[in-house]
Amino acid sequence: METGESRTFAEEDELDSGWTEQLRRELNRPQLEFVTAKEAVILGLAGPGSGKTRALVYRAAHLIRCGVPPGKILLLTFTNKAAEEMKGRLQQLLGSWPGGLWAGTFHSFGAQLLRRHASLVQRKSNFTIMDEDDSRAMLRRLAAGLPHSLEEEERRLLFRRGLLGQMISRSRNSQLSLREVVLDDYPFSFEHLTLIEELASLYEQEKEKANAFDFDDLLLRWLELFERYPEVREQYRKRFAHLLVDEFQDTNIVQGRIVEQFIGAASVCAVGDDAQSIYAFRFAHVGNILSFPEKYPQALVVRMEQNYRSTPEIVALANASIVFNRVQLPKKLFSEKASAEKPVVVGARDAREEASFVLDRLNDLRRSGLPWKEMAVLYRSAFLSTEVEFALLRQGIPYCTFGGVKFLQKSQIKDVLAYLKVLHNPADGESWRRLALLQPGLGQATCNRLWSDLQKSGDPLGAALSGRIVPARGKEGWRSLCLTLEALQRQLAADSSGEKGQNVAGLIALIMSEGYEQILHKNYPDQYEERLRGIERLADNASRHDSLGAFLESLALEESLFTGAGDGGPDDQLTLSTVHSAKGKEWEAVFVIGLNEGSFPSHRVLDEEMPEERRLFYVAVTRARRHLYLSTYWQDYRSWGPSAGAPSLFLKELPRECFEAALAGQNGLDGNGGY
DNA sequence: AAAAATAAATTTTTT
DNA sequence: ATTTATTTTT
Repeated sequence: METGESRTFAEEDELDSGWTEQLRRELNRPQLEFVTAKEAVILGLAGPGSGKTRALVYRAAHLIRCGVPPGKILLLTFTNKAAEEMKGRLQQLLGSWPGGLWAGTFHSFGAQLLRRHASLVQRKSNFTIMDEDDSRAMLRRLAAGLPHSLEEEERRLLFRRGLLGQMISRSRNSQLSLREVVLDDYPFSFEHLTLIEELASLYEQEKEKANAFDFDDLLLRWLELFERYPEVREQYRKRFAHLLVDEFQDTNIVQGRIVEQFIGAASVCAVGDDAQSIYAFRFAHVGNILSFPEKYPQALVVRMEQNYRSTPEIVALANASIVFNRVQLPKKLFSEKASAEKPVVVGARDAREEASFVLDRLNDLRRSGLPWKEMAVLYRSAFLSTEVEFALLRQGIPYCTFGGVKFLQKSQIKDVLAYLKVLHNPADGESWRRLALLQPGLGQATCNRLWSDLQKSGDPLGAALSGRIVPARGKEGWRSLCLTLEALQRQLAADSSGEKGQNVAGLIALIMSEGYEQILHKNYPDQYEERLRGIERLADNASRHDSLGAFLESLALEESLFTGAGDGGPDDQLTLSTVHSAKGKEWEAVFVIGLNEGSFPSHRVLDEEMPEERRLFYVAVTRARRHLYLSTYWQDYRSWGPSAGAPSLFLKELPRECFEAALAGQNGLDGNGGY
């Protein structure tokens, strides 16, 4: 590696030879090639722990060190977690945050872009971002309003668990017609295709009326904007000289096409690993990464196969598992780290015993000097963490959780947000309805009529506050809601004219004092305190934003909710996380719990989805640097009847020499721990 | 039309 | 067990 190439680097960077030195010291050969490559299209293919994110971060830093203005760099990720991670690392590497650089998720960038060009996509720039619940509610309402209703049975089948929303989303994200999607994936609903299509188009209209976009729109309309308005596209192609994309294997077709839009002008550079593709349920399209080299023959493909993270024992276990996936780019992941203990497979009687085993080992590790923040407990589904969480609470061990937090879906949070949303985007009918329903004496029918009156007036907020529109019944409740909104509007206007920016936390306080506190008391007499705490957390989060719009957007895209480390709590915390949310992270010690048939792999996984489930297991085990514990239990008391559990397929598949077996119970436990 | 009572379903994973 | 949908009562 110290041949001709290094001279080239030195020449390029004579201004900053210290940096060149650092690169050569801290990166291996393929990483260095990737970081300094001049090609217009670059693909980094890399296994877990091989430093692909690191390479991407170094590349961004390198560009800046070479004089590229940070404002010309666009760094896109799939999840917020990944974006946070990247930002943190980049800042650390450069010593300070490079002002002007954009790093965030596809969705958040899409939202910004669409706000800027809102009029081109039939919205106003204050559009609301609807989450899945919002769009499901909208669809349900539209379906109910349709004249030719279906038989009860059929309706239930069609709308159960947001099936309709899924169909629409799948069709839009995979760029297939509804007809194709229903035929392929929902054949039982094919006879209702016309109805489905009608609802889908009503849904589009309704979103426009409500001045709202759903998650899919943030990507789709972005692509549409570029395709329909070449001058807009050119503007961004010029503005961003470098596009960097992380976790490319998780992008869907629309995201892939968005990336494509930049090729030819900006230098496009993506990293990913097909073996870590775990977002098929979000329509991730592995083809994006697999066909990349064919599609762009000019692309430089860099492979990074050395694993720097884990011990050879952990890498061996991961490799032994992933080979069961037939269709797979051949990988030769290897580790040159010193040998260490083998991963441990633990059998416990039930979730409780599993938790107590995990806690024992956590405490052991801690006593041996490992800080909490170097340990993590991972699981397939959020609910699997409960026993461990209880145990941590009992012992007073600091921890933070990632993934599966349905904080925003708590009803009191949605209520408070509805006030804010109406204030920010008065066209938001769903929020109006929600607020009205909260009032005593107002039911569904009245609320629907109220909203349609408000909408007709053209100025919903004005009409409500002026007292021109009054329901037949529930006058009291309506009046009190209007008073609250009026107070809020006055406060907001005062804030906006001042210089300190908008005090969003103050608005939330006002919502409470002006009415919601009473409602909360009435609706949840027993849980009042607990629910209040949730709102306090929301207010605390709000105080970090200086405008209502910014706050609502960050919430819709779930940024900044992860206050985990950072301020507030102690900085030495244990991590509890879903495997999905753990991607891209690593810890010295990792516990993967709940490895039972039915939990992981999840019981709702079909046979053809098993490879993805196995990739998920692969992601989980490769998070560990040194200590890896895999645990299972055989008695499962899921609330409705206990069920016998078997160890996960992924444990049974493992060759015996890959791991040590252990039992959790203190006194040896009876029977079937052996496998 | 709203509130209360009863029955039914719910647990992937993320934006 | 808890939340959500549906039915019955007011």
